[in-house]
Amino acid sequence: MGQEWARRGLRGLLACYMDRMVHIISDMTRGRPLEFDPENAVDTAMDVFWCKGYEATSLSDLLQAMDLSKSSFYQAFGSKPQLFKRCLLRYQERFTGELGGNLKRARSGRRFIEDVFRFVANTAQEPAGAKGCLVGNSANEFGQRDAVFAKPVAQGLRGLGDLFKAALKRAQSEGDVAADVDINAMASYLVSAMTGLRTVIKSGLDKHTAQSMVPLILAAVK
Amino acid sequence: MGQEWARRGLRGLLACYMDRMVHIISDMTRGRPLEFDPENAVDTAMDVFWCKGYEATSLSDLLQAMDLSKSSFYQAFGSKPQLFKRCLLRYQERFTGELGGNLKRARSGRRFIEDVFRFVANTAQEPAGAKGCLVGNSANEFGQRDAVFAKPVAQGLRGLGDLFKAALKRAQSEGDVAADVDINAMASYLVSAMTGLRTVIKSGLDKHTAQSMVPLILAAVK
DNA sequence: TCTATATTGGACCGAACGGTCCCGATATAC
DNA sequence: GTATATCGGGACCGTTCGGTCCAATATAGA
Repeated sequence: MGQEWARRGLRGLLACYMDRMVHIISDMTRGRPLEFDPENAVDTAMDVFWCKGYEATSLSDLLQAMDLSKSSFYQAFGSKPQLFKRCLLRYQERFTGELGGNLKRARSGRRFIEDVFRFVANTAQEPAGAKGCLVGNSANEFGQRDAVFAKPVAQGLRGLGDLFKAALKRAQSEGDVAADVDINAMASYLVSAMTGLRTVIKSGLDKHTAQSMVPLILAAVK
Repeated sequence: MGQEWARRGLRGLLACYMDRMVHIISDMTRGRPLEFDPENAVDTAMDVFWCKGYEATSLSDLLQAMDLSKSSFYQAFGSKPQLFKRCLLRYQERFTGELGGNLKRARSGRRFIEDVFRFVANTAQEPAGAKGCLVGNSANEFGQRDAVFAKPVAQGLRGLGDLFKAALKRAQSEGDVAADVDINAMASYLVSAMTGLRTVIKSGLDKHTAQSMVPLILAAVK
């Protein structure tokens, strides 16, 4: 953004934000109000991307699910990739927020980790399980191929890793994890185990087997 | 196939195979010979699907990579989904074959499992790692959504699981794995761990971390 | 050399893609 | 009442999609 400033000056810089400013100010002044709740619409779109993946989701899929006309869609969200990026960020902030709360309330760091895996294992052979994880799905769909989406995806994985890291540190202080273990490596391991678990569940693993995998996954956490 | 027989009679049944028969026989008699090696072409296509996924791979991507005209493509392979299915099966038979050989030659069942994970961890930050696993990628792309591909994908996962199961049984007989462990659950765990590892590597995990994850994954195998 | 057969490149197909634009109708704030 | 903004709807854009078809060509056997 600094280079923008240098190249275009204050006037140019402000121009970059013109659309957004107009939008915000107009909301406060006059005009017909939106008939839909944008946040709600993003949630709906997120769910569609979550179930079908980015490429396989067509514009008409989105319009139908969000119950929007094409014009309203483009007016409100710009484009399909922009909306997807927004969905990714929303997904991440929501789930890291929720899990962060869980960690705070958990009886112990170790127990938090157990509960997360147990919860996911219980989604086997249920609708929630068939969706997988939006970040994991996207990581698989794009790899490092698409530069635009690679960043938010990597950020999502990192967010989960940081959460596990915090839980492991707490577990360490609580004596459930040895003091000399490599927390970073173990957090990465848990992220990997989680994405693996969600993948096999997504492709139809039965619930009993999924549940019996949890203690094996946790065998490394000690 | 039995119902085909009943409904259409011998003549009808044979008609089902007419295309294939004509094709095979004509190969042995006369006509202009193929200018490309079909097996080779399938390998090339497999690589494209492997790198980009099914949906993101367009027909022209395939034609360009395989160096084929559209007519030759459809003449030889029928359609895009048919070719993909063929690639999936080929991938599976090749890799289960290769890994099966490795297992036979391995010093021990446990050692075989270690080597497989170490090998995959070493693909981090290398081209081979960025591709992931064709079966795993497909599992993620389709879930149970697409009935046509769900079967070969599930078969691929099962193939890997069977391999791990064989290795675990051998490890059991060699005293590296306790006699009372649930081999099925542990094999599923290893499949899950493998797909997870390949996913995080695919999305850019550094090699050092990947390697340090291997002992954690193997902590459960005992 | 002639004939039967297969492969070849390229023209062509309808459909769907993401996206833009304009419309008349409508709802709000001043 | 007027200015402003969103609304649904539809026409339209160029591109790409997967897929079909055909005339030209290359080959093997008679």
